[in-house]
Amino acid sequence: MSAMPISTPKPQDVTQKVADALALAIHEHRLAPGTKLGEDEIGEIYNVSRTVVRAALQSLAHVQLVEIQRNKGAFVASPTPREAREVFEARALLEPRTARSAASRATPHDIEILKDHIAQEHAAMDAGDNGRALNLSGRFHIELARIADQDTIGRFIETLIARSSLVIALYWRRESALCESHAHHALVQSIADGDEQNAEELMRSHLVDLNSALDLRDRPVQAQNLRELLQTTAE
Amino acid sequence: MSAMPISTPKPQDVTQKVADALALAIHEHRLAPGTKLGEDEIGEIYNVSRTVVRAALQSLAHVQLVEIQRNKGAFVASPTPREAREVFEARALLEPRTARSAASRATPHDIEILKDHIAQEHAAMDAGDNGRALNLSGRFHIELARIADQDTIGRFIETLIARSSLVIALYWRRESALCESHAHHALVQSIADGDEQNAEELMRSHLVDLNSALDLRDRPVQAQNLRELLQTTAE
DNA sequence: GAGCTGCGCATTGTATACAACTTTGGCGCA
DNA sequence: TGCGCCAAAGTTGTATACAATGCGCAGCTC
Repeated sequence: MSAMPISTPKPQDVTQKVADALALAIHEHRLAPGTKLGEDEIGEIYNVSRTVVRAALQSLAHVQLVEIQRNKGAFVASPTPREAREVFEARALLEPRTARSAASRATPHDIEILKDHIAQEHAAMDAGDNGRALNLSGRFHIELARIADQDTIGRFIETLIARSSLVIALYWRRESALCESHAHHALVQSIADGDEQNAEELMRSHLVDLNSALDLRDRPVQAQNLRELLQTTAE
Repeated sequence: MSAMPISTPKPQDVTQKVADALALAIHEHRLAPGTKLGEDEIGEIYNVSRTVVRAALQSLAHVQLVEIQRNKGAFVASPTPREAREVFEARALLEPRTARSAASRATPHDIEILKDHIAQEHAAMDAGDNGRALNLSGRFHIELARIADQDTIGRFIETLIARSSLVIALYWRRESALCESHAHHALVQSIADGDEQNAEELMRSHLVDLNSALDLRDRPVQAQNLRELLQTTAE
């Protein structure tokens, strides 16, 4: 609580910081699915040893943000259409309940936080920073789970949001705009009103909208992955 | 592709094997909640280095089977009553849907596997090996998720089953018997019949039964944890 | 005698060194 | 010329060494 003038060199978990940095880069679509994540490379970037990098990568692998192939290395995960569908099915199962619970528990302070999130989303979109906008949009859902005060389900939702970011990177159809902030605004309104039924229903339809903005028939082909595709002969 | 007569010394992931061994010990209640899991100690037991042990422990920490406190070490997780309630809430949300899906997709071979599981459960119970019976009972639910062919939700369920084992270790009331194999048998019957509605409903009531066999008002006190309780003054 | 301070041990966090595997380039042979 | 094998480089898997933090006990002060 007192002054902390300079230099808290490594106050907290370094591994977590590396994992967070990588996760953020993935969420903001700075790292495309399929990208190789070499241990030495990352270690040099963050000035940490491979030990730390490996721990961070394993942590990300557990939430399926990266895929680790033994003796091959870590790659940014590349969800298949099947996985993409499963992710949104799971969200459809969990999040409406969470929205309902949030509506019944949200404090005025929580409402402020949510509104602030939306404002930031708008700002990012206006600035043309789609990556940041997408990340904030996801964090909105995570914030909802926090308000719902369901830690266990909240963690599941966190991983689903993270994977959703990858799904969107791969399968988003350009025709549909990222105009979801309106849906978020309506959600906040119903939550502020304590209208549980409406919140649940809005979340359900919001997820349906998101899902219908995906084109899961397309192949998960990114420019960068061409080479990977060519070696998909074996298994 | 040719013969592989003997000795594939370390064919697969060593870390995973250590993690599995520890998880099994926890599931079978051989390791009580709160038990300290020293890195050197485990490393000696399995003849691996601390590097491997640390990776295994972090893996288990991610599914909340163990809790890692920085600079303190790893301990078998000790779910609070709140966490226990959340775990079963989440299961109630996910598993009925899974049971329904399993009923619609199960092949005759799947039915065989499920019946075999139940037989093993019976055998373990008859042998008085409650730990093994409990573990098998959990794996029954995981097998259901596999049959339902929902990998994403299946992974969530796996972690919930794992934590359920800890919850049961802490909060199971002795009065109620472990007579769930009957419920499992009825479930398999409805799944074999392809009766989705019935399967979903049976799973729902099965989870309610399980939940009502817990006494969440009790403190998470185990003999071994006495010392830990005494140092719970701070926080 | 009670409480506090400082040192020493034990354990964890991080870095580095070594071993095993995968890949790739080139050379030889058909 | 094309196929296949071998070797060397690079990357990951594992073990060990060093640094830092926490814990406990002894001894001192009051």
